Amino acid sequence: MSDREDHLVGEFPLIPKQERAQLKRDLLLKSGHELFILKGYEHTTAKEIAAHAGVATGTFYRYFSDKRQLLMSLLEDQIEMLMPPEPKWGVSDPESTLTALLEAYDKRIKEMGMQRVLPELLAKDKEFVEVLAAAKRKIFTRILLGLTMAYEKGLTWKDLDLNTVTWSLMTLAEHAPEKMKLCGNVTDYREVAKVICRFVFPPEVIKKLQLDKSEAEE
Amino acid sequence: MSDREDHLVGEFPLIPKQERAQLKRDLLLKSGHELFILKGYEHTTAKEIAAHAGVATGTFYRYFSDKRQLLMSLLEDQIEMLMPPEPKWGVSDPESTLTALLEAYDKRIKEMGMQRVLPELLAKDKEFVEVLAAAKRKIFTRILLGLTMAYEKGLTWKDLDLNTVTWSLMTLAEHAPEKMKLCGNVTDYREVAKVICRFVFPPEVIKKLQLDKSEAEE
Amino acid sequence: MSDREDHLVGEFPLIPKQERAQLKRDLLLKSGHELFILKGYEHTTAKEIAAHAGVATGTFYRYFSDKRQLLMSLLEDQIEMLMPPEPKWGVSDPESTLTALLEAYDKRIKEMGMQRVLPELLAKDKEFVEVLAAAKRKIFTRILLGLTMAYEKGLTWKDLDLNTVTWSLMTLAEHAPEKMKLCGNVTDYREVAKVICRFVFPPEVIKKLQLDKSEAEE
Amino acid sequence: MSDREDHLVGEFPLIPKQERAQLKRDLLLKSGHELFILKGYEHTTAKEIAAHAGVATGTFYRYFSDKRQLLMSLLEDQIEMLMPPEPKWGVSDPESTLTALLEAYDKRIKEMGMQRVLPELLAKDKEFVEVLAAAKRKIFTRILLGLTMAYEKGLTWKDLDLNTVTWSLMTLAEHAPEKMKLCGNVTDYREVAKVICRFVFPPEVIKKLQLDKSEAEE
DNA sequence: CATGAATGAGGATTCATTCAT
DNA sequence: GATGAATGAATCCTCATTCAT
Repeated sequence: MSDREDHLVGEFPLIPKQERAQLKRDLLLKSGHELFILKGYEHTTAKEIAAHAGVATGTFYRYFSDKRQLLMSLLEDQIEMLMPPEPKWGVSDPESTLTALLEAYDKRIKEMGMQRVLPELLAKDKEFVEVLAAAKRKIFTRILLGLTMAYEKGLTWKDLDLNTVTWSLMTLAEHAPEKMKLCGNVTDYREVAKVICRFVFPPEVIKKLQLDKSEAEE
Repeated sequence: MSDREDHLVGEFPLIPKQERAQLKRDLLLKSGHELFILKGYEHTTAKEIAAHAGVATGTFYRYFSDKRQLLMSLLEDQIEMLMPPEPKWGVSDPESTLTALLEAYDKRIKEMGMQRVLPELLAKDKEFVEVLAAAKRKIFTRILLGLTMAYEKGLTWKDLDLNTVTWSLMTLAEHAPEKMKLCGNVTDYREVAKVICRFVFPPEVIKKLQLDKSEAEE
Repeated sequence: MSDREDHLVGEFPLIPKQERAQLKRDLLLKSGHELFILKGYEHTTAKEIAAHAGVATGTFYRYFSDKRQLLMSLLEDQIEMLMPPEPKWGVSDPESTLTALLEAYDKRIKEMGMQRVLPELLAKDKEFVEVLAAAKRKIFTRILLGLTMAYEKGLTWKDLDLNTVTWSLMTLAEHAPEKMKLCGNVTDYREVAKVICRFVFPPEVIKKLQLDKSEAEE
Repeated sequence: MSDREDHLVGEFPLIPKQERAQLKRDLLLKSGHELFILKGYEHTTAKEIAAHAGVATGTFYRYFSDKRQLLMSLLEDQIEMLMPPEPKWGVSDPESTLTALLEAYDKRIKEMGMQRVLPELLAKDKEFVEVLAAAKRKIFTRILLGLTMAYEKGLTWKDLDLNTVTWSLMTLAEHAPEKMKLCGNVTDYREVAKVICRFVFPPEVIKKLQLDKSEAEE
């Protein structure tokens, strides 16, 4: 439809062209997202994504060069969210902080559900694997930095390798949502947070931090 | 073929029929295994598996009804091995015990490589998910039992939920091999074992157990 | 495409979408029809039908779920035509009437050629058999009704079972075209009509009906 | 197993070699026959035929060059039986004679069931079609000869074409078993025989022949 | 001769992607 | 830009036939 036509019809061009296109693109991303989660990447067809977004098959290919690119775009938007957030140490009660962080992380994961699609791709798409690894490394670095600072303040265990601590923290955070499949249906983030705190801080530090916090609250 | 002929030819090349069939089946399993790891489950075709095993496409279907069944057969063989082994607590230095267990587990994982294929299936194959979950639950129960006994002996933290501890232990064991992607190329199992010990035993218990062990060795 | 463009290009080559689709569907039906006759149903592949219709294999599956459905569509169109037409009795010279009917029936059969495909299916497709049987029963009832009326007017043999007469009539009509394979290359419908008349009407009735007709024509 | 071995075992070679082979061949023919009827020619596999006959797949090909040849052999054995038998005219009550013949024919047909397989082949196997046509022509000639003799004795209609009469007779005989699908579940051969008699003999001849017979019986 | 495992061409069907309208 | 019909390569799977034992 040309601009001229728009004017002839007499309607104010409510939505700028670009914006409408963006809208359609987003719709496709959303559809791809939902269907990938529902049926897996391989088992979702471009036609389905388009239909679910309410556009024609061909339109899909105007916005994405192929199915893989849609996935990659999804990831670019969301990969940051897939990463465990960076906790702030030594600020207040670390167990509560971690609990909140884990909950927030889990919520985002559920919103995206992308982790169900990822494994399918890990097996074959080298580029994808690298993108993911890079993102993870980024978070890793941030968390490690935080821990190092805590270490320098004498807050953490002296005799644990911080790399390993960081990795363990991330791993438990990442997989916490799966926990309920094994241990009943409630994922109690506080308990996971407590576990994590045991290998981050020695008992006396935890006590001290909790005391600090209580005092601060008074 | 008469008996006489048999003797002339000798019995060397005569592999019993059943054995040869088993051999071929194993060959196909091996090919499937390798290709699943190399290219992912979805991206491996029955034809490829057959070709890789040096047999015709049709032969594949003599031994397996389809690709999925081959995978299931692979799993039946290997699912136990995929599970983290059960550690013995309170027997000797727990860090060393755990380290050894983690190493053994990793070795098995690497031998199989199946864990690269598994996640892909978790996303869509309900039956598979259930099989795997059942196996995990089995291990979970065993580990939990061990921890409960340790708890009763006063060895573990009093204020941690044992379910969560068990799950954390399993999760770190299961994912330890991936650690190297993040923290350089060496997965130091001793460090992971130390981390695990921090959330299983309070510091004084660890010290005591290590002392016991040293004394025993003297 | 704007209206202006439409006018420049002219409307001649614009076949409405639906119509073109119908056209293609018809083309496929026609191809299926021809190939089924030429090579038999089992020996015709979907790919061949598509190629013969000048479209790609996939296009076949846009219009038909499979080969069987194409056949069923063919039959829905043609099954009525496959049935022997219903003769009118006691109106004029029955031999001439029958002759004309047989000729017309044969012509339709030849146009369709479907009867060469049908027997192949009778052997295995239960649903198909039922569809066909229902259609036949419909015709059977109509013919039987006509004969019963003729019977009540005293036109037919008193001592023949009308069911059997009806069935014989239908059978000869249906198979008349095959006659030439046995008795030379000309199927003389008048002779078949005469044979049929012998078991429908007693000789004196035939004479009377022919007389009536001659008088009417004078 | 060699003959020598047979002797060693001490059993009298009960069945001569050739005979045993013939037995196996017959078994295969029988299996093919049954399965073709049950599932159709195309849908019966060589493996199934062999299994049903209790022999190995390969054995099938020792006795028959291929599936088609087994069918041809079946036909050679049975094609004569598929043909309507030749009635004897003017000997006794023709209706009774025909009834008996039709019954006998139907029984044989049912024993063989081959007519359910034939149509599938008519569509594609030229040689098969010719074999069948030749057999039909043979029967046709025999029946025609009988009718011609009856004609010369003044027994038949003067004004009917004997070719057509012969063909009609064969057609009704051949399809009589299908009659029940249309007209209830009983195929009354006597009624079909009566219909046939009407177009073979004029009423006065029938009466006369029946009289002759009654007298002969007295 | 018998066996039945092995073969691989061939048929049915799907789906990522293109392109005429 | 939008459409969705068309494409055809690629997959799954079957089965007639061969051949080593």
